[in-house]
Parts: sequence; C-alpha cells; structure tokens
Amino acid sequence: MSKCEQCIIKQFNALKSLSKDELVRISNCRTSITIKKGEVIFEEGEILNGIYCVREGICKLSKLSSNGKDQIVKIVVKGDLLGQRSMVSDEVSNLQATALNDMEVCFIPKSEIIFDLQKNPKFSFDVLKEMAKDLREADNIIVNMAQKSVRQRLAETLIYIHNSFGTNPDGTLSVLLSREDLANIVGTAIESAIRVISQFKKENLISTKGKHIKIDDLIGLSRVV
Amino acid sequence: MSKCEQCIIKQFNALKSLSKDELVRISNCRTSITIKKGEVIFEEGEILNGIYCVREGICKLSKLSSNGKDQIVKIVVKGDLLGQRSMVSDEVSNLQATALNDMEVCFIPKSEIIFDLQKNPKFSFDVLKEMAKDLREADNIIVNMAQKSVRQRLAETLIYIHNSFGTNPDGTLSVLLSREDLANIVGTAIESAIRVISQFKKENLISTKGKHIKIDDLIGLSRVV
DNA sequence: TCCCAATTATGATATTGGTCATATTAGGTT
DNA sequence: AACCTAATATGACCAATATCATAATTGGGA
Repeated sequence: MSKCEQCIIKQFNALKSLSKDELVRISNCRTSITIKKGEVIFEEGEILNGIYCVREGICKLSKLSSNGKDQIVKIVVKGDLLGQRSMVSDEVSNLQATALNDMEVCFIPKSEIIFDLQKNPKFSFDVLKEMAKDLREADNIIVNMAQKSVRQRLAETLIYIHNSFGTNPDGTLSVLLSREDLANIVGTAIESAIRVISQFKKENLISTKGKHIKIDDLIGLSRVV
Repeated sequence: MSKCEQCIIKQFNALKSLSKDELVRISNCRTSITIKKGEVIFEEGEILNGIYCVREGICKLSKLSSNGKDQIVKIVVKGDLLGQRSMVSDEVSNLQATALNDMEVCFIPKSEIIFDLQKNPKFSFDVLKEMAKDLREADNIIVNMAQKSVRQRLAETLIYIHNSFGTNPDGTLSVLLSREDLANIVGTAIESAIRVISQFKKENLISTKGKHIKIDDLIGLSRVV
C-alpha cells in the first residue's frame, strides 16, 4: 500500500495542497478499500465519517426522487474526492454513491480532514475552489434541465462524457453507462433515452456496439445542443 | 454609513468570522451602493472585482439559456453574500444578478476578500460551509427539475418562499415575484405557471390579490409535492 | 455452447406542457 | 378620473415525453 506523500493521485485534487508532514499524518490513519461494481459506497441519510479519495474506478452520485426514480447529479472518477460536502457542512449525506466499476479508494477519517481544513488555509481554499466548480456545474445542469429538450440534454451528456473522461482505443466512450444510468443523468424515462439514442444512430451522429457508445460526429452532435 | 464592525448584517453570513481588525480594514475600503428595482448588479460573463453583502432588498441569480429564456437558480436576500463563487474560482460570473426590490449593498473589493480567505481559516471554512449548503440545494433543484411535474415544482417553490423568506402581516408571501419570475424559477412557460396558480386557487390551496400570493393551506400544498 | 435473465429496443397511446391567440385586469401616469 | 400599457389569465391546439406493452438482443453463468 503506497503512502499518501508518494501517491500521484493527490495531484488531481485538493490533497496536493497538504504539506509533507500533513500527508504523512493522513497516510497513517487512512484505510484502503476495494469496492465492487454496483456496490453502494454510502447512502442518502448516512453519516459520513470521512472522505474518500478515488484511486481507481468510477462512481455515480445520485438522489432518489419522491417518485421513486434515481437522479444522477455527478460522475466521480479517479483522482476525485468523495464526501467533502457532507464533511464540511457536518450533515448526513444527501446523495448516494454507487460504484459503476470496480473501485479502489482511500478512506480518510473526518477528524483528520477537519483538522487540516481548519489549520491549512491553502488546503481549505483548494477545497473551496473545487466546490465552487461543482456549484457552477450544478447551476448549468439546472438550466439545462429546465430549458432544454431530452434530445439536447442527451447530446450534451454524451459530449460531456466524451470530453471529460475520454474514449477507449476503439473510440467508444470510456465511461460505460447503462441506458438506465444515461436516462438518470438526463432526467428522463429509459425508453425516451433509448429512443433518442436510436435517433442519433439513424442520423449517423453516434454508433453503438452492445451498450458501448461511440461518437462518430462530434460536430454534428454539438449542433444538437 | 455604519461601520462593518458594528453592522449586524454580518451575523447572517461568513463575515461574522472575521476579527475586529479585519472588519475595520474591510470597512475602510468598502463602498455602499444603492440599486433600484430591476437594475442589473452584474451580468453573465462579467468580471467581478469583489463581493456584495446585501444589507437590504432581494435579488435573483439567473442564467440565460440558449433558447433565450432566463432560468433563476437562486434568490438572494438581506444578509446574504453575492459573488463569492466567481471570486473563489477566479472566473467571470456565470450568473446574472438582478434586483427584485430596491436594494442596499456593500461592495468589498476582491483583494481584501482573497486576503482574508487565504489568511483566516475560520472565515474560509465559513465560506466553504455556505457554498456546501448552496451545492446541496442545487442538487435538490436538479432532482426536482428532472423528476417532478410543473405542478409539483411550483408548489415546492411557493412553500420554499414561504418558509425561507416569510410572509407579510396579511399573510401574503413577503418576496413578491412576477408570474414570469415564478415561471423562471420553476423552469416552465409563463402561461403554464399561471395555469397552475389558477388551479391551486380553485383547489383553495392559495389565494391571490393582484400579484400577491397567499398560501391558505400549507398542508394541502405540501401534499402536492 | 446453450440458455436465461436482464437489458435494449420499438410500437401504441396517454399525458404533460409549450405555443399562439386573445381576453381581462391591475397599477401607474397624465 | 380616465387612460394606457404591462401583466395576468384563459382557450385551443400541437409537440414532447411518459407510460404500458411487447419484442429483440446481449452477455454472463451452468
């Protein structure tokens, strides 16, 4: 098990702003966890006792609506932190985290993180920056949900996944989502999502191989948005 | 013009975490601004040179969608800060702020705020907490937008305004919004918003006097959500 | 390799909500 | 007080999307 101070993953998140000493301290009380695809990391309403640093794999953050549907509000990937919001506001989690892949994460106890947040202004400013970015993205999603069609939102989602998380060697999106997960990001019924995907195929904007999706015409897809 | 260190408004936001000395310093370089109803405080894409502390009045934070409609993502009231997100992430504003009332705000230059954010961990942790709360609310709005009907979202909006901002002596909502603003919060067409309002009236859940809205049956309205 | 359950796909129909047209009303101005 | 404009309200219709039913396909396990 590698040590935090040598771990390259921290470069991608706020932990990079911790000093060598702080990293050593954290390294000593963290635990490394393996999570299988489909497993729930934490649920809505659960008290989080720390944050997770994602070393490998991908997960979704979702919230159950009163009508019984899950709405995915964020995809968290390798390098991201998980659970900071609940940590900061000292509340139970308002979201559920579910692994979309086999994952490897490091769990850092709350006390350590809070200590650094309160003592290291650089670290807390960095967390603040990440949260500001999340908030900005959330605002954009609100506008899209309220004002754009399912067709537009799905196009946007595919482009977002393409640009943010990249593609496999064969050109398919590297983040593999079920049609249901896609529908739950877009905020629509599974059937509607599938129908739009079929339509995009007919228009030669994308192609599919099983559940894998490949964007064939990024420019064309961008014109949909 | 009262001094920051004596101003009671700061109790409602992160500025309460600043020391006496820091408040005196800020007090010396702030400017007090009066904004008339309907005036734009800052626009999308504008570089913000500081943050605003709302001493009096209410404003909306909105974003223009590509289809030409404004989506309101937050209502900011007396006691709130305005513009922290852009400040922290050092980006142009992604939202427009428009006064819904005559307002009085204090403008605090960016350099002062950034200085305190980087030197005073208590202050930056407080700002972090506020942003975490905003993010949580934004996630809830995303879920509502994606999964609930216009009827449900409008009921929820009315209840939110009722609970968060209170009522006038006659029982009407103290935050007076046009039907258009309500529609832009809910994310629907003006006509649809008006139709649902009419329906709520028929069901004796609310009553209206001009553009003033009064919730007559909070329990009943809660059942709509 | 075959099979089965889960997922993906498509059709038919119902419902919601958007758009356009047109009244009606409120509130400010002369 | 009368007027005028903007806001509110309502009707008719249409497009987008949800729902229910059912078929086709996929991929993992025996």
